[in-house]
Amino acid sequence: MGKAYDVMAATCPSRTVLHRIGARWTVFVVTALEERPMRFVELKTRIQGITPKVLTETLRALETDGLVKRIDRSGKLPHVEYELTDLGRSLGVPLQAVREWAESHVPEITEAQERAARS
Amino acid sequence: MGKAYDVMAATCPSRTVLHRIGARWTVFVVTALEERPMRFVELKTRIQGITPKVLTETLRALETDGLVKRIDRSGKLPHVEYELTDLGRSLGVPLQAVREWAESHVPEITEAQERAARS
DNA sequence: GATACCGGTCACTTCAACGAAACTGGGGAC
DNA sequence: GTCCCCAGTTTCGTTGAAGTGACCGGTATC
Repeated sequence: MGKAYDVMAATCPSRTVLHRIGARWTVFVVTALEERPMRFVELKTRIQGITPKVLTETLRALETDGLVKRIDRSGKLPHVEYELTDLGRSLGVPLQAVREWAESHVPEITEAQERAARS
Repeated sequence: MGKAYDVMAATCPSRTVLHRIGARWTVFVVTALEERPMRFVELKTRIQGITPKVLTETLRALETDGLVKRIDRSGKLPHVEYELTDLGRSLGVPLQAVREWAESHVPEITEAQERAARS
């Protein structure tokens, strides 16, 4: 009875999701793609500091989770586009909630960290 | 001009937050403490599978971020309580949004993962 | 022919997180 | 005096994510 998923179970599915969005670059990629679909090089230049290897890995991970779709439009020239799926776009909503929480509580957090560092 | 924080900047503060909540055990600890303040051993038995070392680390991290308060009520016997700060309690809100998103989209994600595994 | 662009891959290293197991010290209970 | 409880600490090992830098084939442009 009760809930469909046990929050305290190690197998809780929210774990997977949280781990994915906690990954270093996921948020950047999703945020960039929220704006519009982009090509590999576009993402690479837009997301400052990301290496092609890590970008590939992140995109592949998001792809296997069904959050991003990879569209190969290559003719004679390579041309690959990445876009959010409906699922990916829907993730944007709670993600923004977290982002907003983070932004609005930055002062408190950094203050707490400094207080902890001093003591 | 524009936003106070640049989402694409590597120094974006939301990164810290996302990384923290992406950590393996943070959600469990916060969720448990949302219920009520708890002692070390209570948390350890409640959060199935966590080792004392990792629990300590997680609690210390949450403490330095100002999300959890450690209260030492030791008299002759050791007695330590952990409780959420106001900040920690406010994090519960966006956290629940993510958890709800995760739970309601689990079928789609696992299906996507299986589809990816088969191909 | 030389150079540059696109969309990556490969080999290697570094680092933090996580985990297992044992141990500690100061009580208290029997 | 022997055991257990609380709140951890210590040591060691494993894992996985991330970073570095070089390289790739095909095309196009000069």
